[in-house]
Amino acid sequence: MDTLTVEQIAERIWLSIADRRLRPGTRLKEAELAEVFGVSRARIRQVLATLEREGLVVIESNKGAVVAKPSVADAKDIFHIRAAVEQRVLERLFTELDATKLVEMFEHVAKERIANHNNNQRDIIKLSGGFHVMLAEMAEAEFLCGLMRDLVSRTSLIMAAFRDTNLHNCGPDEHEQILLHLKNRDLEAAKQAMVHHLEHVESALNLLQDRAPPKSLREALA
Amino acid sequence: MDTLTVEQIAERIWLSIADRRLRPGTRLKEAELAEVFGVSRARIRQVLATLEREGLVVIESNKGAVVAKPSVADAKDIFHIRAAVEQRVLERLFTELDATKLVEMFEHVAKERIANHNNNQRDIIKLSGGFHVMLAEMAEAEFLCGLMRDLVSRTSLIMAAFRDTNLHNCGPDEHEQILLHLKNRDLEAAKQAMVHHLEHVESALNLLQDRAPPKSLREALA
DNA sequence: GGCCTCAATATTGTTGACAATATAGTCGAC
DNA sequence: GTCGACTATATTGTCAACAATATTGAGGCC
Repeated sequence: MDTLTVEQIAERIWLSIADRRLRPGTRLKEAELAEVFGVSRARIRQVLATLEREGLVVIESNKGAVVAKPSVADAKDIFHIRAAVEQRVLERLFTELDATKLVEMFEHVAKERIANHNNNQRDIIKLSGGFHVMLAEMAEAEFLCGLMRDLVSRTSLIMAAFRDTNLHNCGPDEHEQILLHLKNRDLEAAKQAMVHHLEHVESALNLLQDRAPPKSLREALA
Repeated sequence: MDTLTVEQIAERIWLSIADRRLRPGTRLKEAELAEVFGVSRARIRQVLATLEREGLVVIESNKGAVVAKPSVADAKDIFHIRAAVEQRVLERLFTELDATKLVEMFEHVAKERIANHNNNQRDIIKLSGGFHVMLAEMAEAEFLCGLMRDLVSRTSLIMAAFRDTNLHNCGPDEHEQILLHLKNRDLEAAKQAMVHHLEHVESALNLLQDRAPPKSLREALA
């Protein structure tokens, strides 16, 4: 077996955070991770830096990395900004779209459907996030693409932290709906469907009270 | 002298890119930078990774880092998203504002004014970007804060790439105008002033033709 | 002369050992 | 017994040597 790349390890950790096997606050020791993944500490260091920029972990100097605990305020900000980015992506995509891309996109949704049917949580997470990244990639907008990756990662963390049910109930139907509007060349309808989709995801969260960011024991026990 | 930190070196390089001493496409060799700043290559590597995430450099595997060449499309996307983020920041700031913060903010603008008067390009760049980051910090919204840092960096690069004049003519007046609206507790006016400010900055750019991303010599000489 | 191969060089990527720092536990004074 | 200082341990941070890869230039063949 070849050694794992930074991206592969980052994805594995991302998925573990997203499906709640790594809870917010969990300490991520470099040596431990290095052993688990069979790579050197230097590479783990790169991985942790990557995860930090994606907002999945917080690194404190001389202290190490822990899984981030997003605040409710952050969660709301992220959804707010994400709505703006997704709409911008759709606008760009609208001018870059062709038949080949459309086919590929519908195929992606088909995969989502299969994963949903098999109830494979990891695939569901990977594919439903991947849908949005794919839109950005096909829009051929480099900046939006990178931003979307970050936002999707952060959204995964938020869902892990604030979702009550384990079910990832936002199925592929809403994704397909967006594609159908694009196929019909109706940009406004696509944007509206996207906004609705994001609102649906957000509404599945329990963002009423701020149970997330104790940050310190003092706050947690106040 | 103590050795420079990653942040300090990253800022130095950022400023050099922003005031066009480092042009887009310039190769950044690790050994060279290590010698210039008197630090080990390992630290330079961290710096380059930081700059990459901020969109200032592009790193290709086994090839090294070069100063990024933003495309016109990216530039427009960045301004578009930035407008959304800045407005969100103002909304959050509006609820967190107090007299102390207001004083500090006006003091910042005063520093901008001095830098402008002295025509100190580096200070002008640092302070006028810093104004927007400061707003995000005072809004106490962690996610928006990180995002704003990235957007400010990317905007600096865009201005270096697309601005025709050397003059950083968007003076502190527009910043002050935003603060005055905040002081008057008029959120909508503040947001409008911010949008106007960003449009002003963008309008100083030459985004008509895509002269930016040759990407390869072949394209540049076509 | 044009083109391919191959060696020489320059540059990035990786590793393991070592230093610096923080954490946890222990001992002693009071 | 409680508090504080101190030691031992665990963990992160740094570095310099080495390996892998890409670039450049020279030589030879057609």
